[in-house]
Amino acid sequence: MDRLKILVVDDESRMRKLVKDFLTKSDYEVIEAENGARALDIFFETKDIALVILDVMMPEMDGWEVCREIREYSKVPIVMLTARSSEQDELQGFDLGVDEYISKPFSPKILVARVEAILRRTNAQGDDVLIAGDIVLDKSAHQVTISGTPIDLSFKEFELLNYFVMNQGVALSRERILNNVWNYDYFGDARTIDTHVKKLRSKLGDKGDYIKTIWGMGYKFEVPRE
Amino acid sequence: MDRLKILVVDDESRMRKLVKDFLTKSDYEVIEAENGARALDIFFETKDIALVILDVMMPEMDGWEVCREIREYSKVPIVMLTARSSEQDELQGFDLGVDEYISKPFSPKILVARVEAILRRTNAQGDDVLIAGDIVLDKSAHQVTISGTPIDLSFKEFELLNYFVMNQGVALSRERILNNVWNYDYFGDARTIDTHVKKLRSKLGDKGDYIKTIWGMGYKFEVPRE
DNA sequence: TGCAAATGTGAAGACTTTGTTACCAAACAC
DNA sequence: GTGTTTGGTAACAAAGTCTTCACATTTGCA
Repeated sequence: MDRLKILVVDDESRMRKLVKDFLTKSDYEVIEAENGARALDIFFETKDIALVILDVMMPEMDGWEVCREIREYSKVPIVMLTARSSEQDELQGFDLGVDEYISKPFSPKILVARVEAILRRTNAQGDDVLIAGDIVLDKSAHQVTISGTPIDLSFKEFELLNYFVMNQGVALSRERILNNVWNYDYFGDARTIDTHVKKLRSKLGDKGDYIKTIWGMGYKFEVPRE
Repeated sequence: MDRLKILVVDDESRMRKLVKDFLTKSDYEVIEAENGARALDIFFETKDIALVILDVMMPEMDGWEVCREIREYSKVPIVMLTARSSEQDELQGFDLGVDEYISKPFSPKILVARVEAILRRTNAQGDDVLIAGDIVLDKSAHQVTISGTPIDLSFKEFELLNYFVMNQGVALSRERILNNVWNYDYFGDARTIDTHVKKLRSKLGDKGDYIKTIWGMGYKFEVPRE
């Protein structure tokens, strides 16, 4: 197993070094970034970053901004480092999808413990099951069953259905679907969604009706009322 | 709007606290129960419990049993927490009317996201829903209902109604409507509004009267006083 | 009342969006 | 390497929507 990559973003080099030393000792690979813009560059260029540690207080682009940008395209766990732990900050971070929140000064041991806890639960993640009417979607087994009988879906089809089921009853524009199911750097034709929707519908059989077309807008997944 | 109540049932107090903390931050009211019997007592004594989170593995009365008892009388959404999801478990839960499974260990963020997704679709709350008399306009679902029955609107019709409802009681000139509902670069005939208003009125049935003509000026959307 | 202007109405066709199929390139397994 | 699967693209067909136009009707006003 390769070492997991952790991106540490802080404008103070002293702080970066501190964090890096302890994480390296715990056998993680640490990548440093000295400001927000640099962090985003590195994040989107590097594959498989397992976790991001972000300082809130940074000149130019602060931690919240970096967090928001990353969250636009990725669900990577994010830990925020902040000077004061006001409740305000916590709430803001929580809205942005921050996973953990550590206030300075902190003991490096605690930092490492938190990081390990997060990686444990995000990596061991997965036996989750989503249910939508007769459709059962098992994310860990990467398998879908309709009324008990399993059906074969390709990777993209599965991802698409997963996104639909997670957003039942919500009208989804093609743009939104592209941003969430496809990689952030995909700039192809949005019509490719149509093709996948078509295949999904046919594979879902009767249940293909669950995917409704909203003309001029996009698609909506909805389980009909009984 | 009152905070929604969520019942968390788990024999481990540490787990209850974890879940409670995150849900409380997301502005839910959390009620704890340390075993199945207590959970049932609380559930049937307390009004308006919006969702139940159930641990499967509990001494004495397990999660399935609690689920079955609740389902006997209520359709409240139920989320099960399982150690691992064997196929057996899935099927059992599926028959019992479980809405979702989350397996331990889980990221609290994911738990909250799932809870919100379920509540959104069962309660239609937290979405931007506009209400005007008997007309309910759900912007996120892109759907309109009149006295509970959904009606089909085209894209432009929906946008137009949305604009009307957002500006209840305000006399709107055609020019203003064009500028807000149509793209700014639209230079067609303003009479096209009339056609859409006509279609909207007919689709709204009795409620078409809500759209009043202001002669020489434009239109006004108004819900009549009772 | 009669007239001009504004609005209501219905239908046609131009236009946009979506469904569908076929095909190619890349990834993958063997 | 070959053969298979998958994802993306293009092209055409089908469906749905928007706009326009003509004409009917209503309104305000002299």
